[in-house]
Amino acid sequence: MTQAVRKHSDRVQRRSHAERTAETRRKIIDAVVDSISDVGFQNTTAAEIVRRAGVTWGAAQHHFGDKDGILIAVLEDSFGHFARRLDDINQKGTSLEKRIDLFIDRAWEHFGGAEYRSTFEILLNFAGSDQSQPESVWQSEMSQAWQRIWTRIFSDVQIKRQRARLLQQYTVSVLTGLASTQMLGKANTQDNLDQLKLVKDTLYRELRDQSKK
Amino acid sequence: MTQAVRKHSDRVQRRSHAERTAETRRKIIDAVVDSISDVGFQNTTAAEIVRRAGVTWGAAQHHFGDKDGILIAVLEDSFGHFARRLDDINQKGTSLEKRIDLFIDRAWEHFGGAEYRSTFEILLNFAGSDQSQPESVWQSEMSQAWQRIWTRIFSDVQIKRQRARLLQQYTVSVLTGLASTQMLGKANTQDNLDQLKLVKDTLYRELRDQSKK
DNA sequence: CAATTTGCATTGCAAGCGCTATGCAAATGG
DNA sequence: CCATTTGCATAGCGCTTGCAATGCAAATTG
Repeated sequence: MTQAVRKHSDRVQRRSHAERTAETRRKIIDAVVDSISDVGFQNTTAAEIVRRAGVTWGAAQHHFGDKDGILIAVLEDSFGHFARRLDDINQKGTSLEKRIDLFIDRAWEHFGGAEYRSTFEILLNFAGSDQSQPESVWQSEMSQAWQRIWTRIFSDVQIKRQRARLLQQYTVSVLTGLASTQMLGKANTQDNLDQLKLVKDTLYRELRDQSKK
Repeated sequence: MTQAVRKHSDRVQRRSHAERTAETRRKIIDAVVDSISDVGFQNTTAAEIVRRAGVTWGAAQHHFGDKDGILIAVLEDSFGHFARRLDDINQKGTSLEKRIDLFIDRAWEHFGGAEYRSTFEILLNFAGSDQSQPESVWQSEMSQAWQRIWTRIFSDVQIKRQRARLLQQYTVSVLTGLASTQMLGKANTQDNLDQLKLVKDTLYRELRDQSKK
């Protein structure tokens, strides 16, 4: 009989505050990403977020303060994820062409996903609300991460700083454009791959003559 | 004395209903574009629109029914404007390179402006609200206009239909991406021009070997 | 000219939104 | 074990939003 009692109490798992906090925050942030992707920013109300997260407003309030607090947390999380994704690229001993491939494909994993969409829509909304730091801080941090990875992956390429910057921006524009098309509900995987190939070709052409191979 | 009376009544200008309608609609549509560009979609409330237009809700209600009606009218207007802008391209007797130049620059006039931003944000919101026809109709009409102009301008280019379609899409992606960056408040004219040059180069490279010159 | 139609202004309302405040539950630390 | 802190649920509120309804002004028509 005590064996049966023991088994029952093991089911009520005691969790630390840190664990509970992490899980609740995770649920809320994921709910935002899911909601924006599904019903757009306008319909992603505080009520919708907590409904999707399976918590109540009290929990969100406790952890994030208000709706903007939630949205800012989503940006931070997304940015961190983006940077880690790019940092993971293992280009050791590969050709220039292969490196470009890896770089673009990995970046597209980010731009093509629900996470980027939520980031984009949040930033767009912030830009519309006031021209204050939230968006420019993220933009700047993202650019820095982008450049840092670029410098690492193409360290052997002798190219003017100005030109490198332009190519970085151009790549971001293409990826953002592709993502935008996707957001508007018109997506075709093969089309995306073909377009990615075009930007890869542009990069290859620009960088190959300056590469030590 | 009758001369003075005559002069006075000339100041109260009688306008036809058609004139009044056209002006009121123009004001409201322009107000939407202005508002979205200035404060974003979320803050572009019905109240904000009529305030900027200098009319009252009754006028908007009469002409457009509801807020969605206004937004759809903005899309129609923008699409028409886009098509006319592209139709205006005079490429007679110019080189391939020059034609690409004209095409991209004219298109950027559209994508880089407040009008496209409002279109984009409206479509994005519609996509988030329901996956119904409004956005796919415009997307499709816009693609058709784009292809029609492309075919006219590059009529001498022998290129596979599939490849032409890809290049068209790619161009739209770049332009959309540039526009997005602008929407997020980070714009630099020279950077934009440099990026446009890159896409022009890509087009030129792809099309020149198939051109009769 | 008068009746009718169209254009526009005003008022008020139902619903939704973000979030303050309060209180109970769960975990922590002494 | 108990006091304290942290996590979360609930209730309610003020404000905003979109828009239905009504009535007056301006243009049109016969």
